[in-house]
Amino acid sequence: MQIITVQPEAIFQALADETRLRIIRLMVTTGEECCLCELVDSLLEPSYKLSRHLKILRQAGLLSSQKEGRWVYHRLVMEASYLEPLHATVQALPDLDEVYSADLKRFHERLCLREEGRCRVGILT
Amino acid sequence: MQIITVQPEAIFQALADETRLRIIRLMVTTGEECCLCELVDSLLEPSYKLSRHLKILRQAGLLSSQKEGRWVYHRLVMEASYLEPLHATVQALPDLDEVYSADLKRFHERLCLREEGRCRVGILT
DNA sequence: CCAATAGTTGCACTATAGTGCAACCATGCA
DNA sequence: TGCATGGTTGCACTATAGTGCAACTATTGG
Repeated sequence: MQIITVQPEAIFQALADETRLRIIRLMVTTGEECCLCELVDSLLEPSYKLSRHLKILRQAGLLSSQKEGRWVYHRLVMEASYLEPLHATVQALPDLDEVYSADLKRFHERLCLREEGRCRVGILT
Repeated sequence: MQIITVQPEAIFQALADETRLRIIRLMVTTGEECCLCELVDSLLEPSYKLSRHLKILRQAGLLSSQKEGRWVYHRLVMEASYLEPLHATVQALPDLDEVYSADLKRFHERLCLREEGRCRVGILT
């Protein structure tokens, strides 16, 4: 839970990167929580890279993370008045290079592999 | 007028700076257009610094600028679907250090010096 | 207990962003 | 026409952000 208050600039700084925007966009669009390996297979980026970007998003108060055995589930934080319009902004962004739609397609495919709503397969690619 | 399409990251990058956020916040809150010298007196920052930040905001498609004699007036761009929720986000941000309210107070005082809605006095401080 | 695997992080490197100074352009008024 | 003034920009400098590699922790299944 995010009790700490974040500098407003840090919120926008967190979204000022293509990879992080892809992560947030996926979660805003689907409303799903997900683990790192699911993001690796959806964005086709190395885990160490995404892990670091997830940390930045967490520190900006945009995501919260919860460990479940070997997996860490990340989900959107909703408990701040500016987050609702911020999510709406992200959803209204144009998908210039069709990057987001491709991410979303792979993400949906990846979610099909869950067992009882939980990731059980690890990184595939 | 902004015809060019901006990379989504660039929009957030533009707001990922305290000075630029102060500028945008002032304009979102008041809905006013303003010239550089009015911003200098409101934010108490040197003109060369604000001039450069205004350029970044313009390039990100957040502001448009129009020259009027010696003065250049800057105003918010509204012609993109994501700008409305983005402005709402900026307005919903907390004013942690009372920086924005102080800016706003000085800005209102500065606007009182206009003649027929136009700046005529230049930099005062 | 050991091996495999989900995830994190230190280090080195490179690229980019923000700043101040000073010089500059451009406009209007005396 | 010359000067004051609103505004912009080139340069040098510093700080910070993003990346890949490799080493690391932690958990689970055999």
